[in-house]
Amino acid sequence: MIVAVPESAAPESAPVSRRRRKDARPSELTAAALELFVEKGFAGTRLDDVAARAGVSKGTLYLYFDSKEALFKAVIEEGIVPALAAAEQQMASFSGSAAVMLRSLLIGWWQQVGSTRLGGIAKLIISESRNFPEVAQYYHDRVIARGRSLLRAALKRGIDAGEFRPMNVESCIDVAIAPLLMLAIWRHSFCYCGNDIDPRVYLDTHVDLLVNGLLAREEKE
Amino acid sequence: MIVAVPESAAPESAPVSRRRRKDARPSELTAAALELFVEKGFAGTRLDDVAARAGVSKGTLYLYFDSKEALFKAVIEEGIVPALAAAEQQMASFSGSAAVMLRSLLIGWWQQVGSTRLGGIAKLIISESRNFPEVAQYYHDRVIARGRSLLRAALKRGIDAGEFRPMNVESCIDVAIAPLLMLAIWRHSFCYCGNDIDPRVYLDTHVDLLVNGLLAREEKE
Amino acid sequence: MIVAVPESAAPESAPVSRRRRKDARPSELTAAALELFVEKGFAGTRLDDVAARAGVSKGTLYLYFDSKEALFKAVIEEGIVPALAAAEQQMASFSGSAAVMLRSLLIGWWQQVGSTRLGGIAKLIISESRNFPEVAQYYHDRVIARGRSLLRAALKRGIDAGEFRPMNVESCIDVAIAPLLMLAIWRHSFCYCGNDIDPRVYLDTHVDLLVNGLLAREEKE
Amino acid sequence: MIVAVPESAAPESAPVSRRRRKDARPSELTAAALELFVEKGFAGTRLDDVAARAGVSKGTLYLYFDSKEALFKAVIEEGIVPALAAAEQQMASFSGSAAVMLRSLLIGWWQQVGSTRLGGIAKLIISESRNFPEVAQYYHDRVIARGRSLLRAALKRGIDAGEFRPMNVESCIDVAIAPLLMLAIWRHSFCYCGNDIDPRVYLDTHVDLLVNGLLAREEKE
DNA sequence: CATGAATGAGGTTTCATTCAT
DNA sequence: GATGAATGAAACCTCATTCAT
Repeated sequence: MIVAVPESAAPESAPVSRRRRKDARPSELTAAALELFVEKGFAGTRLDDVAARAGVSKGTLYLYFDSKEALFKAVIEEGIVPALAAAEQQMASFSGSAAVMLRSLLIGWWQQVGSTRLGGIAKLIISESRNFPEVAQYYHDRVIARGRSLLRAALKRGIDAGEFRPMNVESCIDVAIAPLLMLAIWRHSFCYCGNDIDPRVYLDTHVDLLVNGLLAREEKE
Repeated sequence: MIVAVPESAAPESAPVSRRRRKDARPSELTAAALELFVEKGFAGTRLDDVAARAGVSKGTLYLYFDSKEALFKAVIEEGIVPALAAAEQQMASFSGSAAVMLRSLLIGWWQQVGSTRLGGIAKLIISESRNFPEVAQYYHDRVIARGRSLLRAALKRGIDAGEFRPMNVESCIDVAIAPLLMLAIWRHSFCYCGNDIDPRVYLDTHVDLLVNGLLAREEKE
Repeated sequence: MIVAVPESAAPESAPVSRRRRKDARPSELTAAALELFVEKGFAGTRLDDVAARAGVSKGTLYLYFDSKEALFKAVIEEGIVPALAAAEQQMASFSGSAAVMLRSLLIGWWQQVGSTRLGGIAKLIISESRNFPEVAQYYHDRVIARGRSLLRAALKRGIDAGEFRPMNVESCIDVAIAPLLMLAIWRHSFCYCGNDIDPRVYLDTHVDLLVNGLLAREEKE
Repeated sequence: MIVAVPESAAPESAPVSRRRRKDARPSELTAAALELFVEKGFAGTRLDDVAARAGVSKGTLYLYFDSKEALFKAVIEEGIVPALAAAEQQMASFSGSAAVMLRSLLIGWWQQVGSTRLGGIAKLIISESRNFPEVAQYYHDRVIARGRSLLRAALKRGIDAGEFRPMNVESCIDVAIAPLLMLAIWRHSFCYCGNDIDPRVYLDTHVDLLVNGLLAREEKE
């Protein structure tokens, strides 16, 4: 298949192959739904609008999803899979110092997940976590925990090698991840009020501070 | 995790004076509304439930607030004022090294804002920022910007004194704040799925990493 | 008592005798209610507004009237009594030709009823006649029928005296009354859109046409 | 009194084609609404009842009208158009004496407008004129003013030809129209209390009086 | 498959009515 | 007597869901 992620309902200038449309439908619908869920939240999103944005009729949604809630879960599911794939891919990148590895993990997450439309998933799940705890749990276990493993490996390697100071690793993971999540969230919240953040500078600063904060140094000599 | 907030509306043990009730009502209502807005979001919260939680009838809400939206804005307003007061109070704490000051600012914010029910405000505003951009803007300008000023002063002082490395101050501020906001958000999202975080440890790690990441040291020799 | 109809709630500059206020209350309330019922209709009028216009609290209304409907009926009742009194007074004016008598009846009704705030009663009852058929019936029997008797007497006298052509008297009555009612109604409806009518000219024309239409004349020769 | 109007919405004897229903719906709804608005007034009418009378559910109303007020305006609009058409049609009927013309205008209005369900529109607009002044203005300008032109032409022709006495034409128009409007109103108000009027007799008397009132005659010779 | 008219439960909002002060 | 805070039934309106076409 040529186009893997056919974004944003092209108004169908050519009578695209029926077959292709049919296959692509569900992800066209979830794509439209994702945007609106991220923007307005689950309860605040009307299926009318989802359908309109996807360029289909309201009834069509029910051909593919049993209910609004099912659509929501499909949106999450579809947002999680690529995030996992990205994580798998990063497992390989074990080379160089722990600091380099840490940097590549953090930057990599941003490039492959946070900065894409998957970033919105984070905001969405956080916003709806108490309405859909099982979804939040699922996301936590599948995505966040996976990311934590990667970071844990890097941190442990650094500490074991004496490159990093000995520290509470689990807590370091939390603190290392927080600015990434926050950046993703920010770009779907305050950014729309004109309070922009340049991700590159932000990430550089984050990695710089983090690595420097972790490095072991001969304090006194 | 420590929940310091003494939860609302005792079911009227004594028939309190009508007058006293009248005065107390608005904040009883906003308190009830805040909890539900944070939990379920604006659109997902039913005024029936707000009224029930506050121990009044649905109609009573409309004696004090013109509409659901007005209630929402009152909730935010009432959540912002104490946050500002806390910020003002911290302005005084200028003593000791920049590192000590930084620590006291971060820990102070957590104790006086993040850990209280005001922490929920952050999650709420982020979740609803695109439905109520002007509210998000307002919160950003009043609360976040205020916090940034405090951090900016501390960082500049440290850099000027040679205590901290020269750095991109604005970006450092972002990165220093992010874990705090994230902690507040976390406590109103993933925490409810059993993914607990111990704020004390988390904050210690954050401050430790941050300060160490900032400190200037004779790199070579 | 000096003031028989204390119109329009004076804002109580002097601490008026409690006694007087108490006596006058009900008619202050009905006066306020009348204005609003005429303007907005029964269902469209809020008791809040009635109370506000009368300068009392909402609860006070219920000291004097059992319900909104009771207030409505009191308004009508209070509007009918003076109309009846006016009719009684006109019974005496039997002097001169039937034409003169007819004129004085029509003009007199306008001056004593139609042009006063009682004119609004007509519009009100017509508007609400199907919501309150018994009220409409009551008004019809007490007021309209009374007016019809007066006209009937005049017409019959004119016909008997050979002054007027023989005609279907009942139908003449209807046709003679209609422009009066319509004038009263007009002044509470289209007049507020700027479509004014000068009652004097209108009435002159009406009487002129009516009398001329009725007069018997030697058609031929 | 003769009710000529074939009352609405047969309860769906055959499952009419969806398409056909869609086209017919708006006027089915406005027809149902007109009856109820005329009977109970705007504020006194519940949309539930309108829907029930039209044989649809409450929500269906909102597929065709944005709000209760929009429905009201559509009812008026739909009631005005045929009235205008009737007026246009009468423009042609210029033949015979001014008296004949006058009679045909008055009787014609009654037959084509006043006696149909459009007659209710008059009562409705008068009742609601102060709640919807712009609607009243619109009706006045479009319908009443149009009728006035027709009458004006007839009266002027009669006066110019010496058939009618010289008179204040505008005022004559008012007085000539009033009994017609009043008849329409009456049939939607006091008629329901059993106070019937026979339109034929009433109109005959009105025209008779009016024409006789207008005719010029050699008074003295 | 796709549509969109129709539904009706449920939400927000209003307001007549009550009652403690 | 007078008040106005409180109530809750009922109004307007929305929108997820269904189903005939």
